[in-house]
Amino acid sequence: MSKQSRKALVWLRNDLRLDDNPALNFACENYDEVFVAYLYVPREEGDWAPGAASKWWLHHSLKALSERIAERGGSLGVFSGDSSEKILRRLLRDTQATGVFWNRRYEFHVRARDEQIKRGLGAEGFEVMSFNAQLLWEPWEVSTGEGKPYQVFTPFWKKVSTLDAPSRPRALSRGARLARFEGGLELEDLNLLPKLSWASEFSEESSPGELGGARALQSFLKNALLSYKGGRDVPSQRGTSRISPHLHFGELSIRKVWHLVSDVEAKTPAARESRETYLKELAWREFAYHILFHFPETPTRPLREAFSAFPWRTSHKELSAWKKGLTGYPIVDAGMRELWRTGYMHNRVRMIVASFLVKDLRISWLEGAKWFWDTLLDADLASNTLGWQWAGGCGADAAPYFRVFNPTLQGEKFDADADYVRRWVPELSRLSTKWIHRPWEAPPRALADAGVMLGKNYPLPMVDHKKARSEALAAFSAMRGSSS
DNA sequence: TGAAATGTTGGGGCG
DNA sequence: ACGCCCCAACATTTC
Repeated sequence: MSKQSRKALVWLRNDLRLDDNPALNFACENYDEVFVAYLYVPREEGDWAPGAASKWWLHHSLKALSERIAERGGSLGVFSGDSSEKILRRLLRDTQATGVFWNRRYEFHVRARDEQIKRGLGAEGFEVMSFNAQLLWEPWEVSTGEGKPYQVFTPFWKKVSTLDAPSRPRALSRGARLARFEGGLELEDLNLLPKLSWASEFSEESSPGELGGARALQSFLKNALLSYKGGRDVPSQRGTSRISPHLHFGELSIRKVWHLVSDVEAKTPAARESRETYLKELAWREFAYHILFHFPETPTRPLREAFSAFPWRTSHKELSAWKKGLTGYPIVDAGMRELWRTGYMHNRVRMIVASFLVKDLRISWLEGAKWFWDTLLDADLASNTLGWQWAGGCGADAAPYFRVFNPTLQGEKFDADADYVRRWVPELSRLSTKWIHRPWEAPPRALADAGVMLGKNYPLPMVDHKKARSEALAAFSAMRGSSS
């Protein structure tokens, strides 16, 4: 009697890769035929359905993945609807699969959904298993001596440093063949690409997909890792890894990144320090997931309860000027325009523009988080939430509220030759380096020679930083007064 | 992963 | 030679 072919379904989500994909490895090792599906169900993501930039990336990532799967003789099944569970049930019926496997996600709504599906299908006799493809350490595996989650990065870092190193990545076995899916959608049917030409320049800086991720990582390891500590702060240079979207969509395995970085030979103390600093940044990402998992309401609510009473201002006009890069502070405007044009912003500049929104304009960090969510190709709920609550002073291990960035000084310090501002704010490009970060103080002659007409072709500062800073500090102490 | 305000120190100009 | 003042440079405190 011939044994019946055992069929499995692998449900891909933010793990759009074939390499070091635990769910896929498991299915291929234990089943004869493996179907691979992607389900696009934005309404199950709570308030955080993919933003416009994320959708652009997702489209291209799925396309790249389809090609990878085709090389293995299969096809990626793409489906859409209003319930992942309904779609999965249909696929299990159509394919006759008896096992379904996926890699875990950590957002609150998604976890609730996944657990329900796991219970339901498990009770009906399907083999259902989830795996870790996204993190070095599961959020529930890291806790303080008292068994509580961490809220401060440094002790979190110390703790994970004592844990076992993350396991080595495992490639998909050479011979693994994937099955052909019938009846899926065309990628175009998901309507992920923007109607306007907004995203036309994205592909100049970004190449979604597993191979694009591997290239970005290799280039970073070769060119920038060992000078990361200083290089990461200069926005005009390629001193950062720029792998964040690849990590978000799981095109790159975090375990692989960790081990490749750790294995780079660093000959000088400075090089070793750079390597360590980068590993620490990877641990910040873990910390963000740790916080998101243990404090699932933080995407919309401050972790530090007192901040619920903070007197945020509401101004559509000012928020809009910030989004457009028309604040009158060159480094802020450069960052916001880089974001709009490329779907990316250098991390140093992210901190500067965030501080400006939250402290100088006193507009809620949540408005900033929403804008980044819609416009960043690497938008990630854990990192975005941690970053914005850090900037707002209301989150885990946040900057104290009185730590206010001075956009002029930040520009002069980290964009000293103004290459970054000249690139993204071309109307200031002919202004001398001496004045370019503070055009409102430039002598009229210098402005005229550079063709800058403040208030006409480049705005005057929308707020006076010195005044805005002291008002922010006053609002902060008012909040503390009212809550204590 | 700040910046401003305030305090301290020490060298040099000068009477 | 000495004390005084100025102020840059650095350190510390405060927001």
